Amino acid sequence: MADLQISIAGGEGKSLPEGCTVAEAIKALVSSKERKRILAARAGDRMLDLSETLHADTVLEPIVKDSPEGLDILRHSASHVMAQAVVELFGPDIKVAIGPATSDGFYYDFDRKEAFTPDDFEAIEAKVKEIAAANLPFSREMMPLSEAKKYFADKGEKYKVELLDEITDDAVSIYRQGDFVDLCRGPHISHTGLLRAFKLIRIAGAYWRGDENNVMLQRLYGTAFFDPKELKKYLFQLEEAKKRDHRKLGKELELFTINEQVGPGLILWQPKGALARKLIEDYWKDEHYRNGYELLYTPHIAKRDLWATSGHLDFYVEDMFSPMEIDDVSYQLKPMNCPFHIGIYKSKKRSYREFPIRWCELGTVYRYERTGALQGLMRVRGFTQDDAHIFCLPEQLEEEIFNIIDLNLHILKTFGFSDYDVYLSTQPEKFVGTEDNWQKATEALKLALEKKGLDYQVDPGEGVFYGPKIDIKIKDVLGRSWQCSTIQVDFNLPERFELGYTAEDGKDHQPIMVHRALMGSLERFFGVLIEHYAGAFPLWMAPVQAKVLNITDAQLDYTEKVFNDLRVAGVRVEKDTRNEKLNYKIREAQLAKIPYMIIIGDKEKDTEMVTVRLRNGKNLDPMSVSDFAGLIRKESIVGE
RNA sequence: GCUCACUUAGCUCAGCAGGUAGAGCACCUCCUUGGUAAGGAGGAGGUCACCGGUUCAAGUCCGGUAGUGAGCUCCA
Repeated sequence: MADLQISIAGGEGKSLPEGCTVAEAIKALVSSKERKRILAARAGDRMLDLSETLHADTVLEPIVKDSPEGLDILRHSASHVMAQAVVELFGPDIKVAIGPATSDGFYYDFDRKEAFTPDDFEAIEAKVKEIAAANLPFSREMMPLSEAKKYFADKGEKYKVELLDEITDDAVSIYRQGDFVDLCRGPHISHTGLLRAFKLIRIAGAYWRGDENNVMLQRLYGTAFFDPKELKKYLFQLEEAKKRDHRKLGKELELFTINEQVGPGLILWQPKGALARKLIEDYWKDEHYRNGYELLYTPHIAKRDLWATSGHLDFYVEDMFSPMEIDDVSYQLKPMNCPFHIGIYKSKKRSYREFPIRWCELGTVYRYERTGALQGLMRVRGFTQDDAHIFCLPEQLEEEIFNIIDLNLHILKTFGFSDYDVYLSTQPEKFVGTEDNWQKATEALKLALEKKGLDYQVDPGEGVFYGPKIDIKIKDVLGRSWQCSTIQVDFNLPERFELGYTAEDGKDHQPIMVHRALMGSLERFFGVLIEHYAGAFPLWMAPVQAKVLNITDAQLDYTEKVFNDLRVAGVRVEKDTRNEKLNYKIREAQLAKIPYMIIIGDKEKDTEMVTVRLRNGKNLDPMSVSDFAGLIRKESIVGE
């Protein structure tokens, strides 16, 4: 038998007999200490688990436990173990579908008549533990395609057969642990004993292959880690996220409400939420004026004909609310602001000398969302975009994009987001405009990103039909990412509305149009802010900055005076002069996440000072009312 | 929209085998005037989401509608 030349990437090679396993190769090439961490290996673009045999010269790149791939392998294996547990517990009538790893765990889809209940979780978890304790090896075997089809067909595993029908290889790999056999590409952990930290998370419906025309399967979500401590940390994070849920905090802090009678997906901003929003909007407007934008206001409905011209009736009608008849003319609620801005563009003849035109609007739009998609502030039917449209010359595009990104990141940073992922989406299959324009615009986006020194991922073919775009997904304090900002070049609307400007040559040309939203939707962004700050907003956007608390009625007069002085000084202040104990008042103010509590007792009254308690429980030294107002003023400067 | 679950006082929830509703907090009144996360007593508040059915009797069982949640799908 011929020997193979096997090596570890970046290390020395050895001659090993053909047909040796990856495990044997690693044993020969890696120190025993290192070896323990290795789960599998990458060879070219394939991932091999330890049981695979080698039949050619190979360079192996070990995949270790504490790598993202390592975790994926564990979780993928965990999904198999869970499937085994489910089949063993609930019988062979259950059909198994697919069970991949996801970004924070894994799932497995089952076809079962009876619904799984949370009570089943314990039984499944216990069974998984049992299987893990049995240290069953995961064994891989190759099976000719036809044989595999017959095998799974005999078992009644119709979903597996369906998957096999689409495979064109001669043979497929089958994984077996105990009596459980699954069609699977692998790789897997070597034995179930490595599954030491496992948790079922939830159950939900999911269509077979994500297609709503297919049957609904039952999806069991779980997660797994190598280290039980990591699992504990993850579960703690889930709890933390629950505590920060903007729907819960929105109710507790009286920020917004949704009223069934008003309608689902329609947000009612309560006074505290409205005030926070006003502060956000003021900041946003100031920042835009400073960056050369002009503010617009436009209406909420327009004639249906406008939406025909814009192409929304061709491409977006499913997301729009039904038309309404007004004086025998059909009108429709706006899902976007762009056609209105174009209306303003067309209000007079434009010259290249005006460019770049930068128009912004906090424009409220209405989009039909399926009921199942609605979620708190994050997904609604009426929302306000921090929209802007830029009309410019082709040669101005790159700089405009650069400026937008600059402003974008600056504003995000002010709100406490400095961690984000940037995506560049390029030309899709179906598109308008010329290849040449697409290419140039994409290049301009790319150059702007690079000039800004941003790392980005390219999403090939993911652009909108009318132009390439940049999306920025921000990461909140828990590391969850949210799509907010989007910057889109548009070749479509200038064409459809026959936009023009007089160029230097005296002739009419078509301007480049850019759409962009930085916060995306005020509603969603506010939701993200609530969760990011857990409701404890920074001083500049806290609806209530300070609350004055008296200790007894003896200080009522002075308390009123402090309250009024602060209000006159521009502090957003409340007072609590109820006949309650200080502890009680502090507790309430604390739960309301008010940044500063002003304590007024006899001491303060006599010395005309105030004692300041912070949200974190600490106290500041006594100070005068004007000093406190000055402190608030100083700390409230946005973006400093 | 689809699947599953849920919907009881302003809020968070009890109400287990069908016999016409409870708690805590909040609210109101009174007592208490107390320095850094809940002082005490009393009171008011619900056609048990809505509509229909089964039953002598329905918050409780069945069906439908609406809303909410977890997903699927979609996206700001």
